[in-house]
Amino acid sequence: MSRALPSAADRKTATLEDVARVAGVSRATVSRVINGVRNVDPELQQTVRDAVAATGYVPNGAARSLVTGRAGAVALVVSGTGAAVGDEESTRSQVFTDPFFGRVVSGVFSALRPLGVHPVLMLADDPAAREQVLSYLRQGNADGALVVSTHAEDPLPALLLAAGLPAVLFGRPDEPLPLSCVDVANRDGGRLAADHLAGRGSLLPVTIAGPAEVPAGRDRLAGFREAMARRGHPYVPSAEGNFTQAGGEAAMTRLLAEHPSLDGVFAANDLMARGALSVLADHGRRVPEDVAVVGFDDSSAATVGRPQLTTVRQPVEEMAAEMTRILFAHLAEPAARPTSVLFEPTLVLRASA
Amino acid sequence: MSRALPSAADRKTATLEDVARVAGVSRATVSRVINGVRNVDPELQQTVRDAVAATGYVPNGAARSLVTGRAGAVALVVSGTGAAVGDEESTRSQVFTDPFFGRVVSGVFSALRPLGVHPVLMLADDPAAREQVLSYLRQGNADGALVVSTHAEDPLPALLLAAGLPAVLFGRPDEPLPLSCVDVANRDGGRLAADHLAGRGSLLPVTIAGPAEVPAGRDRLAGFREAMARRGHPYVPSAEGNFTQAGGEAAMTRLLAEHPSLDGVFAANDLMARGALSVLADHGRRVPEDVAVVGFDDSSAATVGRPQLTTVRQPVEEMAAEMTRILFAHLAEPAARPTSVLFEPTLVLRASA
DNA sequence: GAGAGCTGGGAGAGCGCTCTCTCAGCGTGC
DNA sequence: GCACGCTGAGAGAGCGCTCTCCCAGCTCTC
Repeated sequence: MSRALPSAADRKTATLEDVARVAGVSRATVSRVINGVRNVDPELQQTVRDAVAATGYVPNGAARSLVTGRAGAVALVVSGTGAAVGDEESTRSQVFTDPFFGRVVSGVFSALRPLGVHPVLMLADDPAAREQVLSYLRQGNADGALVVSTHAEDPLPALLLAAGLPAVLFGRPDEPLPLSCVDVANRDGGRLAADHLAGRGSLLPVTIAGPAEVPAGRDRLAGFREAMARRGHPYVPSAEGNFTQAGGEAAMTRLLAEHPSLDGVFAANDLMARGALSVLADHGRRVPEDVAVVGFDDSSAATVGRPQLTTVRQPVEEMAAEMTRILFAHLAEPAARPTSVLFEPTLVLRASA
Repeated sequence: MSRALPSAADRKTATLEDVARVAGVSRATVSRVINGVRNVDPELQQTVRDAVAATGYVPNGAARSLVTGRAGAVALVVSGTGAAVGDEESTRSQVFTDPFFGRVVSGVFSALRPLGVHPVLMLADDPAAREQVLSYLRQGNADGALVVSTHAEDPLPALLLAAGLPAVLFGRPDEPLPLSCVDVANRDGGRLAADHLAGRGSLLPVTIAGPAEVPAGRDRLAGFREAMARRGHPYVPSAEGNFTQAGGEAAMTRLLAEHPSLDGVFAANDLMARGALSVLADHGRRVPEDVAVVGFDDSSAATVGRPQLTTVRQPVEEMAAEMTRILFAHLAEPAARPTSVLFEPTLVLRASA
């Protein structure tokens, strides 16, 4: 009964073979039961299940992947980081700390959970890392990629496409690519902000734009300007930020210096809006009495601190979930054409405007 | 030359066999070259490398894992979520949005990157999810687990231990477990905050504590009280928060009602400190003139908004990196005893105190 | 100059699983 | 009554890789 040392059979994890032996059937039958293939006698099924329980059998993922050619994992790639933001470490830290990213992860998770699939986090912030991502996918370690590009001119989407690897993008790429993607109607978002600010009677609205290379930033700016023009503001001063709080502060400082009488600010994301708020406070401007501020995203940055931000909400979680669904649809039907889904932004009214 | 349809050889990815054929050597030799095993003639090595390039060969991860028994991946598990925080979805969102978590991911990444390993993100917020995590590891999909418990009484660490699965915890568990972990000296952190507040001459310091079940929260509170007692404040009023901004606001409101003359606040994390700041502003209290506020973590919440928080910094990135290193040390030497590493917190002075 | 020791490389046995192929057994329909 | 289908189950061929053997051809040493 009791031995000094557990035998090999005891210590090694059970295999299909072991279960088959215990159940008195063939490997194939055990496999059928486990994978829920019909045509197995119910009684036998129970025998097999008992044997599985008795042996503590757990199928080996690698062996299964080897034959099915499916990894049961997807890569969640944060791509194109590392513009001019100083040292590597802090850049990386920033990406994951960005509340926007947290919402993406959250949305991906909720779509992945029912499928029993888990996301593998990857960073593609330099050529080497990019190559790593490609290898990873080519090696079959993940079945496809969910790509969140933080910068345009990101070569990854094109590389994935060229390699024939299944991928879906969050945010449409700089130039049209036959790849599936989800995005928010950034232009409409800009309009929403403009209409609100103008509606409040802003006489000198300004904007803190995203980096010029990022399509999302460009579109928000374009939409904002367009709507403002229609509202009688043919020219709207703007300063560019890099989507970080510090960037927002710098931009706000510049705008304030050049246009001391500004009374409305639209920032292309909440983090920059927060930065703007800080600078405005430092200059003794009351928000929203003296200056109204509208952000974009409705990330946690909108509600952390006072005043809470009026902001253009993008449904990031739903977008991320949709992105995941599209990827799996692609996996199931590789020949299908790329899909693009555009979400509508909404204005969330809070204290700042 | 050109055919209507690519042949099987064209479309299927190359295997070791193909490379071997092209190079005119055996599979074994190609494998040796690829895995950098010595004893291969340099000239032959080049031939093989050329063949690899010519065929576009990429080793198949599953096949490799199957024979090596290594997955080349680790699970990054966020465990024990979902206390009383309402619906699932928002809970999940909160976890990933927490800037603290972003720092953990960042630290894990920097330690994993040189190893060419990627983290698989998992959530273990209910029994089913927990079971999924265990299966995942038992199936060999990941070689070990990095566990960030957000709540004590989290059963996952014990389950991992019982299953003999390699794991390292961030934050020591509620009751001692023979598992490796990294943690910050929370008690010392509490002291740091107390000394600073007392040093500034606070007459009625109060504290917003973490949930009683979380060891980290308990220790921060204990350290704070201890040091305050030594400084002549035998009793420090406290209110409990749940580490969220909303929790901090509620706690601050209560404290303010009960102790209107309070002039110093130590919050067990930055998010709660931010909440406190909001409430203080709503009550017309100036920070730091009327009330000094000290946070804990030095997360991005500390610097988003005004005033910037004076806070007790824990080196989360380094801790996460160390956690990762410990896991791999364990993988290399499974028989070794569990290691625990304790990090020292530091006080970061900013505007709020 | 023969046995010992090394080095470079091939053969081939698996790793644990899925899935096709095959076949036995048992109705059915004309 | 016989060809035909249909269901349930086993045999066995891989999936692509690593790694242990094993062997050929050297160089040494006594």
